[in-house]
Amino acid sequence: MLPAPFDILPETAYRVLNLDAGETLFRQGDPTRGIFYLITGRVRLVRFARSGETVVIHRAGPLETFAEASLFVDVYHCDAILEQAAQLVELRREPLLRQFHSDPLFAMALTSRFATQVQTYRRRLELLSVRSAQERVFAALSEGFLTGDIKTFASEIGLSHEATYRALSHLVRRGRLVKTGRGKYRVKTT
Amino acid sequence: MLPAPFDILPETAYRVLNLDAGETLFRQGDPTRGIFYLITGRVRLVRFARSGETVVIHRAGPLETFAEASLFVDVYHCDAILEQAAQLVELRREPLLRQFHSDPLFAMALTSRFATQVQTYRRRLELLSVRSAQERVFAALSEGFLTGDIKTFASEIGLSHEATYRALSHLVRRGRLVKTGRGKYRVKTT
DNA sequence: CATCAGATATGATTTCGATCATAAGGTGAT
DNA sequence: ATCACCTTATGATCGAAATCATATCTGATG
Repeated sequence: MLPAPFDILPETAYRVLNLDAGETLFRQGDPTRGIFYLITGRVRLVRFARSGETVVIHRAGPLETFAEASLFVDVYHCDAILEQAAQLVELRREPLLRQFHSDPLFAMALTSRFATQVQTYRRRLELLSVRSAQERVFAALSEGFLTGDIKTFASEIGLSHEATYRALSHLVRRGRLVKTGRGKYRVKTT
Repeated sequence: MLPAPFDILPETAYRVLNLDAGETLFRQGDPTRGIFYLITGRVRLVRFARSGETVVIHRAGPLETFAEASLFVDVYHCDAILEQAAQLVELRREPLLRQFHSDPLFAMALTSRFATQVQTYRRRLELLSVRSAQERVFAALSEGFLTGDIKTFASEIGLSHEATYRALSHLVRRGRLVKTGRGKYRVKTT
């Protein structure tokens, strides 16, 4: 149910929450309670700039963790608002830090998880620097970004789904991809 | 010289390298020697997809670390090629892991560094999902992305510098920003 | 089995940012 | 002081992706 390395935590280290759309999970300035793992739903992390404007820092989706950095500071630095109703797991700060100090393997695994995420985000940013829709779609496919459906894929690589469908067709027509089924594509191995 | 928490490492834990443009720092499959901190220059991380095509995973610039995830695996998963001549620091794997296990504060600080990076990358990705140049520039400015010159700022937020200059003018004209000097702008605090 | 919602797919139109071009302002080197 | 170079800045044009529209296909549900 929980992704590694959180799956080894004792039951007392977390609790499951069910929240409705519009509810607030935490606010800027609240003492940090822990980090969160989203099972279903969507959470928006928002910061209020001194100009009075709000800036969306991140939108967390299913199977993602968020507010990781809060482990190492004592108050949250943004608001977390439920964009959709969600089921989520609150991984409590104290037990997490205790585990981190007492269990070197857990510490390693947690650090490794963060390092891997950094890598993934860098890949995505690099991907977004590719201007041409066709090249971007091709690169994303080569890197295995297409796991679920095309619309999710499209939004992950910063294209409209229409542009993505078109790029896919073009790439198939030009022989760089093979279509293996409805919404299934693979890079052609020459 | 080195960013925290690497600044507390003994001198034996690292060494400075000077490489020319075009040289290879490491290759996919090489046993991992450590992670790297770039003082000057630029390094391109490239993966070779099974299609034969090369995909740029990341382009590291001055004052950045890269290959962090290699700490936790035994071979590099991409090639590192010098795009420009560079001066860099190789932070050796063994001493780093030893420090991680023997010094809980170091372990925490390293994990914290990664978590903060995750946060930063998420912010940037969220920023790039803003379609309108004006809104993106405004949001980026609100979040303090404009530290150096406008061209750097423009490339960080994925816009041409022309589009960025135009967006800045528009925002000033519309009264959302104030120009505080040549290439200096601030969000208007109403 | 019928119905319905959502994903897949493609066509038509519009819009906005990239690109090309040009110029003024600033800075460092000699 | 002059020159060369880069940043800042803005105008003109073009093209590619967003958007709007429509249709088919698929799976879920009662």
